[in-house]
Amino acid sequence: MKEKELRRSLSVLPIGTVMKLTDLSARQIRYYEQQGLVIPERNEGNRRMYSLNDIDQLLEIKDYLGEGINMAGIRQLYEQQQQKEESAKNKRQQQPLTDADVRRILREEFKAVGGLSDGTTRLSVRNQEL
DNA sequence: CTTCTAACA
DNA sequence: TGTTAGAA
Repeated sequence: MKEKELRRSLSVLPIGTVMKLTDLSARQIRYYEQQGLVIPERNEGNRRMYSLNDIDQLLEIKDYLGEGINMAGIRQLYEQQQQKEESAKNKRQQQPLTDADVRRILREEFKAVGGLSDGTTRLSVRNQEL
């Protein structure tokens, strides 16, 4: 299924369409770009052209922001995500995660999210409960 | 008409 | 983040 990924990577959507699809303002979309997240291609007229992957990316960012994570935090989660994708290529086949593994990973995620929050939002589950 | 950049009563 | 001006 390489064709599918190719289509999702084609940058063919102008910012106006992205605004409707993501329910984000042009200001926000451009600002997130300045922050180093979702850098769209530019057409001949210097206009931003987004791909379907960019749309997903923006929606993901929107979710994180809704959970009280700031852009600096998203950048870090993003870098961690990219590093995990690389390491995943090496560790071809992995053993299924044990119950203890899941709880350990979950604890790390909450610790990271809690530390990156801006303070206006609080997690409903305390780290100790994990 | 749509989008871009830069700036702020 | 919103909004606005001036240019493309």
